[in-house]
Amino acid sequence: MTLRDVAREAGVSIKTVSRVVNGEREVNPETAARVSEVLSRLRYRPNELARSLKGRRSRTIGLMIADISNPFYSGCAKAVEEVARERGYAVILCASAEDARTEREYVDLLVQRRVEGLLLVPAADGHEYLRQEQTAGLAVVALDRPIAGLPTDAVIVQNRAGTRRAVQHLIEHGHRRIAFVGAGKGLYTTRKRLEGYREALREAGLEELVRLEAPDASSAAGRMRELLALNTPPTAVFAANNLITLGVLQALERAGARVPEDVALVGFDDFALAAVLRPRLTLVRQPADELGRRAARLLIDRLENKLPPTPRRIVLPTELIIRESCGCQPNP
Amino acid sequence: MTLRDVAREAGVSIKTVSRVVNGEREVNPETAARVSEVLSRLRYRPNELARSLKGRRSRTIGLMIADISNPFYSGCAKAVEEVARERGYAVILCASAEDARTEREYVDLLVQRRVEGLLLVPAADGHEYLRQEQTAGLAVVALDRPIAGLPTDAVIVQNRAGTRRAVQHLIEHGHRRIAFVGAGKGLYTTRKRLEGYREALREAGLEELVRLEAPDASSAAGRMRELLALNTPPTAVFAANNLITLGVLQALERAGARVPEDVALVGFDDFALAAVLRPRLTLVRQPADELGRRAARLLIDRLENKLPPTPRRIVLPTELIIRESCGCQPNP
DNA sequence: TTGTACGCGTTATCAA
DNA sequence: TTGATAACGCGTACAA
Repeated sequence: MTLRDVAREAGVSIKTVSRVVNGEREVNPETAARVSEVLSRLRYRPNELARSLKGRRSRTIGLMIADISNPFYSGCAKAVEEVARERGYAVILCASAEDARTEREYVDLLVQRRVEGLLLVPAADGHEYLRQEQTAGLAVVALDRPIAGLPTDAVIVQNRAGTRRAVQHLIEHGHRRIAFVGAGKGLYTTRKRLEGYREALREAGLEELVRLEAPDASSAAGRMRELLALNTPPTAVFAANNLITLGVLQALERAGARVPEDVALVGFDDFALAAVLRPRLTLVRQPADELGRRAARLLIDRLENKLPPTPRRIVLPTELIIRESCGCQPNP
Repeated sequence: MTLRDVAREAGVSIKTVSRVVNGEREVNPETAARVSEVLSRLRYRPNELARSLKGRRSRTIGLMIADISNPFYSGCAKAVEEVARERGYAVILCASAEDARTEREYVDLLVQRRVEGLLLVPAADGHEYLRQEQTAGLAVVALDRPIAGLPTDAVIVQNRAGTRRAVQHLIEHGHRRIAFVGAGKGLYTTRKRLEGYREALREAGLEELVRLEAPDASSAAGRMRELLALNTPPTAVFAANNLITLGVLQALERAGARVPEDVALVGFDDFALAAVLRPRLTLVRQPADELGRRAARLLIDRLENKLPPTPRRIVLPTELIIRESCGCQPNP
């Protein structure tokens, strides 16, 4: 069903049908009625591909995350999808698995499909190629992490301050030997959280104890085992993301260490079951949904020229959710 | 950068460039080399919109689920995305929130964008409209639930048998009063799981105790509270999905009921933290990733005419993962 | 108020 | 082996 089919059936020109479809004024009510009737009878639906080809607006955006099965990203994705739907945009889902090459291939695919914008959780590094896409007209909004060396809009959270507060809390509990388990220096979020950790330790005159290279739960468990095997193992641990929190937890349990009595634990990124686990986990909450929502709005506003041209950086607050794994009393 | 630009720069015709881009044989190696050089120098990338408009192949599919933040769906989505990427398809992410109208609007959006196929977790009912889309050429594969009244490919799991086995396990533990908490009769999966529950009870000559209307964790908690308030409350509960499992668990805890001593619990749909919770949860595992993978492959094979025309139904096995919440001994 | 003609970027046809 | 030209379905400029 094309405009032509409808036009023939209704005995008018293509353009007249087009006018009716797009609700333009200048059309005789009677003609409009007749055309409308045919339109719905033939179940005409505009070909958005053709529209985009003509008008340079695909009303489609790309969402690039590392792994949709990670609840943090799926929380973002959910919010992105909602905003996009409300505003009439389609979202193409891309998962980079933190791999720069996959990411780049996906960007290619998106550009070829002429998406108008990209919501990107950038994989480790090498985003120079994005600059070209940007100058070629692709709107880019960084999500969760800014893009190194590339000025774009970005929506991130208070990584440093949030972590610092959390580690201070452990110090307030009297811990003097506090470890940090993080994903890897390549990640912006890890670096920032590490900064916060260091600040808190320095303020208290404590020595740092850092283990990186924990990209997933099982390697995090490995790092934790290493820490426990030390001559003077830590009495508290800060886990730099949700996967690491789980890995650390499992390692502690396997080792028979009680939380928080033997080793206290605080982590970054709250998740649904954190309040159901025993002990309840004390975590730094970052608002995944708000992150996704703000980023999507920012991107679409950008696409619709509702924003001044200078890149905007939005930093959302984090909050320390105090439960029990830090050593605080169980809340009745 | 269009074919025309490249053609001009290389001093050949558009069609010749097109041939080179598409790797067609009949082109002089020298010309091809020259064109290739210009192609990469100008960073030409084909406009897939134009291609699709011409060739009727958008290499794009839609994925409609209820809620991407539910780990079951995000597990499916992850696998779908992987398969699609491998095979060169883009995935448009749609979340229906189990709402028939939202679903329908989304299908409209997808059709207008000329997606070739749809991977659908159908919301409650009213899918007659899909028949038209289907005859108009849209390939549809049902995911997790078949589509009532519409013959399509479908990839589902053993809901009935899996539940029956799980309930039998509770019976083997000596329970005589076993409740079922489910989402709603409108859902195929709820109905099938309810069937399995009933079969197991009937075989054992037990009376059923069913609570539905638990679309989310907090309403499931409500249903569980009702059950606990009964004169003779159940000694065991079957929770029909992951959200319900959590709701039930929370209600039990709030009520101070120990699991499994006071009330045993088995649920449908395993999740990452089930083995970390105390007690460890005994659950019917359904392979979300395999579900997504098989469905995506089925759809794409269908699109590429690699399948006989009759709709195919794939039923994946479920597995009872026995941990502790059923009353079995902790595994060291 | 309505219609004609062109162009978006591509592939397909057919002639050179 | 190459190229001119016509589609694909739509919107836009301009006429009628």
